[in-house]
Amino acid sequence: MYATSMSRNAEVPVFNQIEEVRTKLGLSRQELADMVGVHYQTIGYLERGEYSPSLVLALRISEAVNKPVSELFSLTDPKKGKK
Amino acid sequence: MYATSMSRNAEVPVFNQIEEVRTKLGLSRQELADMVGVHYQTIGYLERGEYSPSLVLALRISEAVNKPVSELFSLTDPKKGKK
DNA sequence: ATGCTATGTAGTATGTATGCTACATCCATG
DNA sequence: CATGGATGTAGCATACATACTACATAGCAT
Repeated sequence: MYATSMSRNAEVPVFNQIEEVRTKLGLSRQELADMVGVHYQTIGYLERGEYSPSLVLALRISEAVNKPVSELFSLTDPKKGKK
Repeated sequence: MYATSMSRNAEVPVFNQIEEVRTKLGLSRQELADMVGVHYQTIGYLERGEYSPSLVLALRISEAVNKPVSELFSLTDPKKGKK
């Protein structure tokens, strides 16, 4: 069964691995932000899960850190459903 | 060199294969829309490239049609840069 | 011709992703 | 102790993704 109407996201969390990947690469938020062309606070908001990015931004981040989108973002908690 | 400030997307096109994949699956827009929980017009807008989806919606579509995000969406025209 | 389905176009309304500024904290290292 | 870098919190402004309604058109079946 699906939602009959999506009242615009945000109640739908998107889990991401941005912080893990970023720190593994030794990048600051400012540096990653510069690479993808957004404000450094935006990276912070994403890492804290305060909102989920546009697809464009997700693709750019994916490109910047050289990881597929599916490894960076998912609709299910990657820490739980390790299955 | 990177953009010093991204004035919010939309001038950044995102190419997608939604229509191709959807019709190949024999789905109407309405059916795909129901599967991912959005309005059927939203699918139309995406297919016509009138705007690019949120990451959440992209992930849901990807899940619905069982194709990785990278096969459905890209920042570069998949018809041109076949390289 | 009538009806139905799929699609396109147009317009309005709303939430939210993003930009940006400012200030606070923490931790290095001079 | 200062200074600077990285991060967190807070607030405001704006653009865009999405919802929704309505109408038009085209194709296909009856």
